[in-house]
Amino acid sequence: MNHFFWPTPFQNVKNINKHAVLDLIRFTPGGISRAALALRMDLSRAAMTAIVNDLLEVELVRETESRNGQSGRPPIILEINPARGNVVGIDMGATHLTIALADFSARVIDEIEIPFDITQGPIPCLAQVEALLTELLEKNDMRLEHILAIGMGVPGPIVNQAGMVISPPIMPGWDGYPIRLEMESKWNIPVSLNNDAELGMLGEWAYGAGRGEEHLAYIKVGSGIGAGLLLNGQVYQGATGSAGEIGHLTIEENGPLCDCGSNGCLEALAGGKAIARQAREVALSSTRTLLSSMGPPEELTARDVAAAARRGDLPSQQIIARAGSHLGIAIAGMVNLFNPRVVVIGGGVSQIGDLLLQPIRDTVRRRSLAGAAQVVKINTAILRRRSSIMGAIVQALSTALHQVADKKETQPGP
Amino acid sequence: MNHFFWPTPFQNVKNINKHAVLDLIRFTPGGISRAALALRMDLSRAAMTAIVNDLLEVELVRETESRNGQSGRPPIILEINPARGNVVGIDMGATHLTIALADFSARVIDEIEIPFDITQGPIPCLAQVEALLTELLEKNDMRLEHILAIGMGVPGPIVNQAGMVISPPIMPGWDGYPIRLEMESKWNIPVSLNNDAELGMLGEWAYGAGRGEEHLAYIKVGSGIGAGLLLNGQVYQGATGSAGEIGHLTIEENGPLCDCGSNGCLEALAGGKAIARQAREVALSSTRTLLSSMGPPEELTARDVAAAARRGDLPSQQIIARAGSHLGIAIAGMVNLFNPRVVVIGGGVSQIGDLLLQPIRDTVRRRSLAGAAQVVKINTAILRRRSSIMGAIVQALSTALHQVADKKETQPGP
DNA sequence: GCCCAAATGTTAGACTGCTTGACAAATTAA
DNA sequence: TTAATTTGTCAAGCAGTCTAACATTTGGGC
Repeated sequence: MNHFFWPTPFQNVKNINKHAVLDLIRFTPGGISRAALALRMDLSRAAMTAIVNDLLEVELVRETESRNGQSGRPPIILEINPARGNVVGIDMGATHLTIALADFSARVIDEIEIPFDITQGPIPCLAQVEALLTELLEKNDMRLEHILAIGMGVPGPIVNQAGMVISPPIMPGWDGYPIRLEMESKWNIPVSLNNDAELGMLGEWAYGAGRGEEHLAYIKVGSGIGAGLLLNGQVYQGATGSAGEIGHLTIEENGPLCDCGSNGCLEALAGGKAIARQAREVALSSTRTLLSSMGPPEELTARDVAAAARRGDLPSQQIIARAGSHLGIAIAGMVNLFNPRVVVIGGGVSQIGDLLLQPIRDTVRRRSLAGAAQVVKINTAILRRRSSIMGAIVQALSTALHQVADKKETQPGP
Repeated sequence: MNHFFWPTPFQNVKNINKHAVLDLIRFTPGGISRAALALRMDLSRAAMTAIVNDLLEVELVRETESRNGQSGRPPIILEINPARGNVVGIDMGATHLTIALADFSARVIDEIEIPFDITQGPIPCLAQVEALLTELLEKNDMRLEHILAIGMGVPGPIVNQAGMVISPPIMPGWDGYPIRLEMESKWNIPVSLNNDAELGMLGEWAYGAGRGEEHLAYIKVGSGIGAGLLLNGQVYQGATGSAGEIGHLTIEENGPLCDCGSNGCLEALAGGKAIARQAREVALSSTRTLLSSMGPPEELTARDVAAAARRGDLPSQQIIARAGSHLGIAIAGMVNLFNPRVVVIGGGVSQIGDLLLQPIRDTVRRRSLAGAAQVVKINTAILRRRSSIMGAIVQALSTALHQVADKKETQPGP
């Protein structure tokens, strides 16, 4: 059924089973025993003993006791050894910068967030990132040498290994700058760079509303709109890394002009910016709305609209319902194309809650085919604004853990 | 980068490399040498010798000479042994039934096509399939025992291993009928069942306009519209097998009613049926068009519109251009979401050619983001109406070849 | 024609990771 | 206490791959 046509058999990875076991341990909440691992991976218990011994030897994994009601010898539960090392996750948004320090079991030790302006371009922005990283480390009595990997998210598509973004409307001045290479050579730590929606998906997949799913979409509705996709259990980035650009689906052929140059894109109808614009228009043309009493119209934000709507303001509720319905059309299209099991709605605008979610669900149910519509669950992000940063930590840990797991191979020991 | 989170390590396959080599041989036009295989798979030449010996032993592969201008010992080229066996491909369309007999190198030996009506339901339709299969075999002096596998396509989403379709608007009466199981138990031959657009994609991927691509979409534009997807080099079927339903993307929020119950679906605007409907409207309301002189308006088809357009009829050209533009909006959406390298346009309506293709290309270029739009190539199907049947043969061969390759394992020999 | 460089394919021995089958260990049920 | 059950480990053997050496077959330079 699910066969691979162009096989790249074992990539550059030596012992694929060891790494698979490692991932299985780290993504099983509450840990897992050798016997259960053997069953899950379709290997013998003896083989699993050998693999786990390798992981114990490099102290990646630790054993804990357990008392399960079953008859028979109780299993020894294995889990990632949190104290084995630390990683850092960085979430670079359009208007904020978040940076978090985590242990090997992905528990966040400390987190700092500051306002930020990505349009300043790479040099000043990355300097700011470095300053904040230094602050975080000093605050926690750590040095860069203690960090084994860094995961970072940016709000644009990453097109190559060097970590360049291509013509991102939201990131002027960044075009062609080798973000990943620069950071890696500056800090001498492995850096993995991903699109922020991709990381949001990963975060929700690992610890949130899409836990363990194999077909998952995460829609980040902020000032812009983007999606991160997990298909057949793999992160999907497309031929050139720019998959998931749901924000530029055409919803109204002759709709408002979008930043991307096209007309009637979802982003121009339902993004945070679009919601704020509609709020301004309403505030200027009518006084029968709370929006006209929330300060100068030109400073209204999507957050204001949400607040007014929750307080019963009808025009605000209509703006949100319309945005939800437009989002629903795009998501219905995505459901028809991808047939995912779960769609997670995240990003700032998703904090509006049911006022936005209900029209999305209604529209998707009406506008996607039965087979796909019946199975798809549409939920808000459990990790809320922290989806992306958790995804960045997941990526950093993927690098760090597997690098440590390979240690035994590369260093033959005494 | 492209790591798998929930690994099912070696599935039920014993020797994954042998099967990978087999696929590499069969999809490399002109054959491939042991040395090239070793390079491609990142194995040693010694290992490749052993693997190839296994394949030679069961006569799946044969050796041919070669004279390449290179210095050094000339390679022995390996290719599939066509005489090792036969398979059958079946393409069940809404209005036609095609059935083809092929050898192990996918060369078509004979092919029969008859008019057909899928709305009659499973019992009479499958009886017709059986009759046609018998006819094909008798005509070629073969018996069912000589056929090692059958691949079959149906115009609806397949939701489980039993081969059931779910509420397909185009296939009334088939809902819940276990097509694959029925045929397999009746004929006692492995049958693989797929959606016809999926098979079209496979056909074009193997022998057509998407040869060897890893990110490929095939759009079948017939009376209905569907898509088959190859993502990360894997056939993508979604969580429940109903991925690729591009025909029901909403293009005009308040557009014409679609068979699926929604409004303004692509299919209701640009499918063959929709084109015919628009032709009727034009023919009835105006006499300044060739369409009104092509027989009774209620019998006009998309084919008539294409013919009139080619003869310079402006209203017909407008109908086609509008359909192309609507298709373009949907395909642009798909390009934004999937970022494929190639989009292949197939199905009956695609035979219209550049008149349809040009507006598609223009619209996609305008309505998809730069990163994805710059790399995507949009082409018509090279195999034309035979994409799906070739895909069915590809699937049948996947079953047959790999089954023969496992023969050595299961039958220890004398 | 002769020798060498270059590439392909094969062989032998070693190594790695897995399986099987037996067994020890730790618990519950009777 | 004994039996049943489940987990984890050990030893022997096997399968698939690697390395290193070698045979084979061509082209090119002399």
